[in-house]
Amino acid sequence: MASQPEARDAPEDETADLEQRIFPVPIGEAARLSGVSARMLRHYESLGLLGRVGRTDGGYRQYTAADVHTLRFVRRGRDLGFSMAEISELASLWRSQHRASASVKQIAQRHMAALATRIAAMQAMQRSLHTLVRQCHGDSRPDCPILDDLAGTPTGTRHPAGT
Amino acid sequence: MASQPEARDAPEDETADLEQRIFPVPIGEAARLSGVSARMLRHYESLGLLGRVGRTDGGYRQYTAADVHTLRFVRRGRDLGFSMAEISELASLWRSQHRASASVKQIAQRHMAALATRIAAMQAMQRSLHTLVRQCHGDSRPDCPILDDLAGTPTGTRHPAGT
DNA sequence: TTGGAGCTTCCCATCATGGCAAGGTCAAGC
DNA sequence: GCTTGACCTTGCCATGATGGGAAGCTCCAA
Repeated sequence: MASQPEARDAPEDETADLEQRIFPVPIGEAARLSGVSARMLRHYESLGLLGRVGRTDGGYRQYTAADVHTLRFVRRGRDLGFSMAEISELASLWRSQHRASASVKQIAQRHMAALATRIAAMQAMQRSLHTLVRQCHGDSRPDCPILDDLAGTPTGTRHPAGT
Repeated sequence: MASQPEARDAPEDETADLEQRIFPVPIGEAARLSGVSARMLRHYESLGLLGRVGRTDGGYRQYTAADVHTLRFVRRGRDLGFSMAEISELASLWRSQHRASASVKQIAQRHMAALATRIAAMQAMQRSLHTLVRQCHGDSRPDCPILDDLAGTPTGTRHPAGT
């Protein structure tokens, strides 16, 4: 939460004058404008998300306004938890004139179902942990229902002392 | 859900006669008894979770009843979502005579807090997606509020036709 | 003795992301 | 034109828990 190494937080709020800017921009600027780290820009390129990116004579990448727009699309997709594969599909539909919104909706619903499954699994863990934590004294004594559970020792089995 | 490649589902319910079995057992049997795949048994060994595991003259690993007990502990910890690092800590406390249940409880509570954070993040995604999906017609037309959101196009901005 | 099930080690892949290193480029100031 | 420092390049490695596959060795029952 302290430093801001590459470009993690919110994109600079300069959406309005995107078109007026001096495009194309080098990778660092594209990172700042899109909210995606420069490292990830290169990675996305290797995934084929942006087509071929322009280069200067010296080999520096050059991003157009359209590239930055696509990158913001990717960023928003990641924020919603879509996988890169899903984002590729969505970006492809976005660019297609002949898309059906049903295709988009289906991808989103599939993702929502996966999210629901994962959330349910984590909530089940939460419930189990809650029960165990509630039963644990949390003092200096060694007896602990949490360890008993992990060890497969039925909690009721233990006795206060001795056998 | 169809096949059962290594040893994924429930451990064989032979807890009662663990002690009577012909220990030590080779890795496949240990996997079956613990519900941890053989591949993971080797991995856990490389993490130092089991100390040194016995070997036959031919180099085969040999697991004792105590090893299997520890492996079940690890398996249960994973089911509760603990990281391997946390499980190492918990196993260490489990083995310690001088442990304080407060230490165990603290680890569990830390994990619960992390779970809660992750669940909340996923639920936020779920809410956003729900709103978008609800607004999407999901028919053969290209107009789609989901894509509009991803593209950063304010939804109210679009018009039914033309400019 | 032989066959096949089971074991060994080693390397690679996942998924999205970051770290580090060695070296090249750009632009501003002098 | 040259220096300087910020920025860029590629490449390899790491994360965390797990699986896949290959090449080869061991074990045991028939």
